[in-house]
Amino acid sequence: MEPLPGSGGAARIADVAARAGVGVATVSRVLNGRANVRPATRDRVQEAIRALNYRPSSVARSLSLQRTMVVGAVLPWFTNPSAVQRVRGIVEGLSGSPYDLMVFDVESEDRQRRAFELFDRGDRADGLLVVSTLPPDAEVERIRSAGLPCILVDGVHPSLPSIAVDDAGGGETATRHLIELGHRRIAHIGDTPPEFRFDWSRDRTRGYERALERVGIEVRPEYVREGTRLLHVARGIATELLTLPDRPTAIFAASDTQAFGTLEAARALGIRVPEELSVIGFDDIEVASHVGLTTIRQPLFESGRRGAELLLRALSGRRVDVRTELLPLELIVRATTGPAPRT
Amino acid sequence: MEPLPGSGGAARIADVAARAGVGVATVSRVLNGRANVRPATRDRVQEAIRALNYRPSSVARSLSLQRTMVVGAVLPWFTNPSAVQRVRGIVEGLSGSPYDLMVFDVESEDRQRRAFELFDRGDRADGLLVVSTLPPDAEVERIRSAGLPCILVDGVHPSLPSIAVDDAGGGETATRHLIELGHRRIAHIGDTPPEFRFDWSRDRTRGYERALERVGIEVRPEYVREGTRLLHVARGIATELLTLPDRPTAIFAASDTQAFGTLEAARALGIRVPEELSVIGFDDIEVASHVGLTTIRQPLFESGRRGAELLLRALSGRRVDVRTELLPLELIVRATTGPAPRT
DNA sequence: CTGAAAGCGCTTACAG
DNA sequence: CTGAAAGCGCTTACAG
Repeated sequence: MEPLPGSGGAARIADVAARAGVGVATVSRVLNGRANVRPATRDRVQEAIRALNYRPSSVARSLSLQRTMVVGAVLPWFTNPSAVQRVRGIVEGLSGSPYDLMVFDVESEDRQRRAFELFDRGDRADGLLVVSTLPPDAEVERIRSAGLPCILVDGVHPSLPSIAVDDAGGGETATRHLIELGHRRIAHIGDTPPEFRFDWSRDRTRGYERALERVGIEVRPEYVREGTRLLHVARGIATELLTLPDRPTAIFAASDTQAFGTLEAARALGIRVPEELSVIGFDDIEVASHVGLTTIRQPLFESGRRGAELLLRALSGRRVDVRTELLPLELIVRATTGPAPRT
Repeated sequence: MEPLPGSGGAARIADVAARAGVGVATVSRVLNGRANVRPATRDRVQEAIRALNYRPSSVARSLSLQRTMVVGAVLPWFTNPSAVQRVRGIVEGLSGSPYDLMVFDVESEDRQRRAFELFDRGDRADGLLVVSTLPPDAEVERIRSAGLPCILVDGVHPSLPSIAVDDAGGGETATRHLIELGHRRIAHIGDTPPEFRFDWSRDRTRGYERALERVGIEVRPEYVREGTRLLHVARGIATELLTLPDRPTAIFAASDTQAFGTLEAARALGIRVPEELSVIGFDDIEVASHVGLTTIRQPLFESGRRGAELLLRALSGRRVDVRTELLPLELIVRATTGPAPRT
């Protein structure tokens, strides 16, 4: 009811103690639900807490306890529609635990550096989930020496536990699907990973090449392009591919977003899908099903959930092996792939 | 080169001081780039920092300085495709400032409560951006008494500065567009806001009603539905509307996501857009242009950028008025609206 | 230019 | 059951 002490800031534990006529230790006990406090005392303290609208400083608490009860997630989620699903999985995996999640976006190398500066000492968060990006070796070293549990999701590092998929295998499956439909002129739009990012796309490209080689189809350099994951960039690349003298009858895009760009390019050129052109993506993000896109589904939600699970395991002091856990990929055939046109 | 002291944790300032043969105050001075340190001493300290791979504890720093150099953003971004654009704007607005951004997702009331518990004392973040959600009055009170600068984006509260749009006006513009195309049977799919969320959609509904009333079209209760923002929910509602005996020739959806659900329902029913049905959304999220959706554009990116700008202003101690800054809305006519079918 | 000491707001042995 | 005191790892007057 009465105004807060010193209009300045929030009440501190000492204010509560003073008002309740007890020591700070007792207030702390009440705050933390310890049993050994006389009911009458407890009541008085709680009354003071209410009157002062008191809430303990989590920073002071963190410093004293040497833990924060928050888990940090570092990921490039702006440019990554699949990131949202992954974070959903993380939230799901963390639900029921006492940990809160704070997300830090890393779009540029500079932002990535700052993210790790913030987290790697382990005093902002008790554990770290690094998603779709790869920490520099120096950071990994610091994280380890700080004893900060860290799990990689959608990335691989020799000294960190990780959740990933077999990208090369997925790329191969996608390409084989096209081959089985009778396609021979199959192009590929890869994804340029930024320096600091895990190099998954190149693996998908490797799978593409492998599939072609297996059946003796020559890999034509003019059919293999690469660009950032942005839709309009992919549209530009697809337009080039589709105006080639000997244009491909099928395109494997390294991500659904790029597949959408490819579909737009085809539409703009009046090329019918799948009659004249088959398109397959990778990821199976939410909109893929609405658009009827054939794609390679990777368990995005599950990757986050499982990452959180491993992190909680590590946080509870149990052992987590430094190994890569591979999640299954699945070919989802929808409306954008069909038999190769007869020439 | 040598192993860290006590394999346990990271080096502390005292370890650095010891190794450099100076006091901790001197290390602190070097750390913070103060001028008054003898070059030779500085070098020795820096050498020790490097050798120990030392990084100061930001928690200890925060407690001592009473500020964190981080800005918190609280928003329901999983279910909100427009949230990503807004956060991009925030990041842009913060770039060049010394503040880092941490994002906290609030999908449920429980998560919202925890978010505010984490932030409202002002010791996790120096400032708060609350986006597309409304803090309970008790929280607003605590935030104010903690002296924590807080800006609302896409929400309005009597005692907080805010950035918003004229939702009723936007709803009216959308509906008037349909009226001007000759539509009379115009339905509306509203968005059920969770308890804790800003009630923007109802305003859009109000604008819809106002537009109809202005031209003397009766508001038919069976034409006004409401559901959560999920695409498949909107699809269900649209299916009901489109199978009504006297089905509407136009639908105004309170968000682009719901407009997409409406488009899917129409496609499934074999109803051609825009020949037989006009659809208009709200937001102009990224995919809207790819799909050719007519919509009311609101400056998502700009709302975040401007919110960050106001927050920085407040953080620098300058005055920020408690008022709502309205951002402009714009009708974007694309391919999903057309003249009403002749009956 | 530099160091010893107090203080930021908590928690937790330790001693009553 | 309860309080005085030390400690978490920094910063910053204050005194040399």
